[in-house]
Amino acid sequence: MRSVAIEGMPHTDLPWNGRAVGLMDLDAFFASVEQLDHPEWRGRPVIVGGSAERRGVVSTASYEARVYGVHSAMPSFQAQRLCPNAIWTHGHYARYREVSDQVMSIVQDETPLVEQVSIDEAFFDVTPGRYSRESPIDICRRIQQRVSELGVTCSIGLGTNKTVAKIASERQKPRGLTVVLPGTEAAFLAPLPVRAMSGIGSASESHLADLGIRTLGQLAKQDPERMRQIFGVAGPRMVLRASGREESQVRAIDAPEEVKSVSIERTFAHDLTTRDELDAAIDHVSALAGARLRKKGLEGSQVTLKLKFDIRHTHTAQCQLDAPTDDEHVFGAEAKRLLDGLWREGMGVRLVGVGVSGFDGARPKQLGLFDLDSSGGNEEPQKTPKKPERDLRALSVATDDIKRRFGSSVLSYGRDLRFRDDTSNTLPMDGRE
DNA sequence: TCTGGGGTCCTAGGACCC
DNA sequence: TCTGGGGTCCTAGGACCC
Repeated sequence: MRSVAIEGMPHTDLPWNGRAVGLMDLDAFFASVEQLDHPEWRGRPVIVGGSAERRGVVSTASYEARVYGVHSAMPSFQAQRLCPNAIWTHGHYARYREVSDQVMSIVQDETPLVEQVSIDEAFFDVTPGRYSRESPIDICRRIQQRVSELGVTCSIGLGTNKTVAKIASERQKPRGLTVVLPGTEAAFLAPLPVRAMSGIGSASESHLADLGIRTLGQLAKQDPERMRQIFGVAGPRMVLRASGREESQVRAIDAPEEVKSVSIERTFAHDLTTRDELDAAIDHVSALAGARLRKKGLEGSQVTLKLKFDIRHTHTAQCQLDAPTDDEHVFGAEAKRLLDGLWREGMGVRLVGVGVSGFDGARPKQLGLFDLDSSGGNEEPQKTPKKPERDLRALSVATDDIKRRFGSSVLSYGRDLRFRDDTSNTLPMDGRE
């Protein structure tokens, strides 16, 4: 384990008058789990991501692959060129979830106030005296030690607020512990590029550059009101966070966040050009979206169709349904109607997405197998689906069950076959590169 | 061979109502 | 005679996150 790097004053003892917040980030997480599960892959470049032939991108590159310049979000064909000997995998999300849960239990065990922000990241509160009298640094070290016993490693940033902790965690990966002592936040942040702060992406970065603002120190000196005029509500917050004086709380997620939309989108290996192909693609993604809605017990009353014509140009169209539904036969038909407004014969389409939203008031409900009653019994009166739709929904539910029991590739609707979904890259990126 | 997928939040413009 | 203005809802697009 590495030694602790302390930013700011020398480490005498703990002057944490206010708060101590940590951010734990698992190192090259997906790739590390693959190396854990495949001992023969350890020490070798491993890339988790979509295949080059399918216009995929890199989700996570192991540190051995990063040496070659491979990083997450890089197009796979480019990664392949940089590192032709890499071991590729499309990833095993359920397994990553499992390891992540074990890691989060460790953090939770070390301090009760934990805010998980993604599968591989969590904030935690280690303010001395709040839950324990122990030194925050000792707690962080122990978290790192215990996580490493699972076979993966993490980096931790420790500071007086979330922004500082998050940026500190990225200073020394992998296996780093970076501490920013109270009172040194502004000095720590000042020389860093604005892009180092989450919330500032490439668009804001170049907008800020146009204003002559390149570092967090420069950003911290801006007039909040002027920034509000330029960047809207995000403006003043940006200035506050860059100054190191942000006071956002670590908050335990006791109730899972309410889901606001469910969507499925797919990029195709070759652009789709005919109405037939597009209808089939919409049927395909709609069926996947329907299955996910039923799994989550959600019914929505808004449908969104999304088409990407090329890498820069995405268009969406939305419409309102008569009643909330989780049945792809209903919302898929609407999505196909929306196609008329977005697409004309001859236009090439690289991505098709269908989303359902508008769940307000529709509480998740438990569904029995072959349960035909879509009202849940406690909703305001809604239209009873016409008989053919009801039968089709029953078919969808039966299909869900067969897929659950025999694997998702055994069944698909007729012309769906050409869109077999076994190699899509559906994993999140490993941070920003 | 030429850049994913699943989300959230914000904004701007138009429709509509009073 | 001419032409208001605020509030709200809906839609489309974009930025950003991991």
